[in-house]
Amino acid sequence: MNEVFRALGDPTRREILTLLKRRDMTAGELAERFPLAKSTLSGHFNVLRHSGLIVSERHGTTIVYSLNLSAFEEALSAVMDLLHAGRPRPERKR
Amino acid sequence: MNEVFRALGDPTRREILTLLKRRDMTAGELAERFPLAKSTLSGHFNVLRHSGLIVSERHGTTIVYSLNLSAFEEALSAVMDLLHAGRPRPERKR
DNA sequence: ATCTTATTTCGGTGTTTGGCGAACTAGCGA
DNA sequence: TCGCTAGTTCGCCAAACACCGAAATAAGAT
Repeated sequence: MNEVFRALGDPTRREILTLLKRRDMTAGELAERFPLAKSTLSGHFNVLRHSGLIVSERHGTTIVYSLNLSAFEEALSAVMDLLHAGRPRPERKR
Repeated sequence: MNEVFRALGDPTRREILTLLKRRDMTAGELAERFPLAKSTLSGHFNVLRHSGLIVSERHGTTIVYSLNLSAFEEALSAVMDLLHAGRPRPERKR
């Protein structure tokens, strides 16, 4: 969860996510949308992947990135926890 | 909104928020809960205040911090935007 | 095998961030 | 006024971060 928030902390990464919410995209397609070096974008992909917010799948020479919805669910309920004061969430043992 | 995400990116700041969701607290009370210098915490308060997530009110010599719920609503719907709006949109013809 | 395309990893740099202690400000009471 | 307490601001440092170009990897095509 810590990783998720850190990942969401960068504007470029959030924009990557909003692009991916429309459709899956390859690393190259995504990189085209930004005025940054491909290597820089690749770094962002790594952060997002480690946070669990996106997943990657190799197709031949290209790598397709897509959103991992369940990671978003977690982020969502984390913010909700912060919101709904005094109501400790059950679940999640240990 | 950008500021909000940046503010949420730091674990210490998120912990400050979870403390404040239980009750309003003074800067000193909050600082006691962390193994950090007061000046460091003061910096975190500033970030949170500028992001709009908390508000401060002076009471004599102490400063009371409290959550600003509406900023959370915004953060919440921002994550929701990332989650819902868009993905499998079969887009009805017209 | 070699070439080409797609992408990542590596080494480096400049900037931002979180941390500290010391110095400063604000308000209160003697 | 002076002194005390609560907080903040200031100057500094080290670690983390975003960014780049160059080199490395991966896989299909020739």
